[in-house]
Amino acid sequence: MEDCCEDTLIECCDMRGLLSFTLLWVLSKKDMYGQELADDLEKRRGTRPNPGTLYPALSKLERNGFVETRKEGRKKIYSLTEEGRVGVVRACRRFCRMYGDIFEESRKE
Amino acid sequence: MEDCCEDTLIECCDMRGLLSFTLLWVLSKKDMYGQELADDLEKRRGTRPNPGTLYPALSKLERNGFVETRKEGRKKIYSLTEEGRVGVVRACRRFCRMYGDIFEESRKE
DNA sequence: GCCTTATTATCGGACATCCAATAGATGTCC
DNA sequence: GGACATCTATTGGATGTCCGATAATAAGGC
Repeated sequence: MEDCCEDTLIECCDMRGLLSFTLLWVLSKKDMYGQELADDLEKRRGTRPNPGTLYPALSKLERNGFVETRKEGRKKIYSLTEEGRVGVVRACRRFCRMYGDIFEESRKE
Repeated sequence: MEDCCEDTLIECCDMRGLLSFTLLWVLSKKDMYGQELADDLEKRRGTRPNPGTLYPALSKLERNGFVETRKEGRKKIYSLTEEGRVGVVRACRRFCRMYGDIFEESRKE
C-alpha cells in the first residue's frame, strides 16, 4: 500500500506510448468529445493529457480513416468508423499477445 | 481467425512504447543476455527489436540503477537490481490500472 | 453587444521508440 | 593463425508521445 503509485508517475522506466491505441479502445465503448476523452485518460494514467498531445493524435486517427467527427454545439464528437472498429479488434489481439502474461500474473495478487 | 495479425504489424494505430517497461518485466522472470531479450520481444511483438533500439534502452536502465550486468564468455548478462525489482512492481500496478479493462474484456472471448 | 467560460486547436521543444546500416569484440572451428 | 559466427554496440534519421504556453472558436449570461 505504501508504495502504491496511485497518482504519481512511474520513475523507473518510461511508460509513454499506446495513446492512439487507447483512444481507439475508449471510443469503441462510447462516442466522446475531446474533453471527455481527456477525462478518461486522466483516470487511467493519473495525469491529464495535454491538448498538444491529444488533438494531434485524434487528427491523425481521423486522417487515417479510423475515426470520424460530428459537431454538437461547441463540442466535436469523435466516433469510430467501420474501419476503426475492425482495427481496434486486431489491435487488442496484438496487445494481449504482447502483454497478456503481465496481466495474468498481476491478477493473482 | 482470418484477420488475425499473428506476425504482421498493426496498421491502424501506432503501438510503440513501453519497451523499457517490458524489458524490466522480462528480466524480473530471468536474467538474460541481449539476444535472449531480443528473442523474447520478437515472440511478443512479431518483430525483432533492432540493436539500435534495444541496447540504448538497456544502457539507460543500467545507468539509472534498475539493471546491472556481468560478463559470461562473449555474453553480457542483464539482471535487475533491488531497485529494479521494486520499480517493476510499481510499474506493473500502474500498467494494470491503465489497461486492465482492455484485458478483462478480451479474456471473455 | 460584451464578458466569461468551455472546447478545440497549434507551436516548439524534449525524449523514447523504432528502423537500416555498420562496426567492434569475442568465442569456435578448421 | 585465420575464417566464421555470435554478440554487443553505435550512428543517423523518422515518428509518436509528452509537456508548457498560447491561440481560436463558439455557447451562455448579463
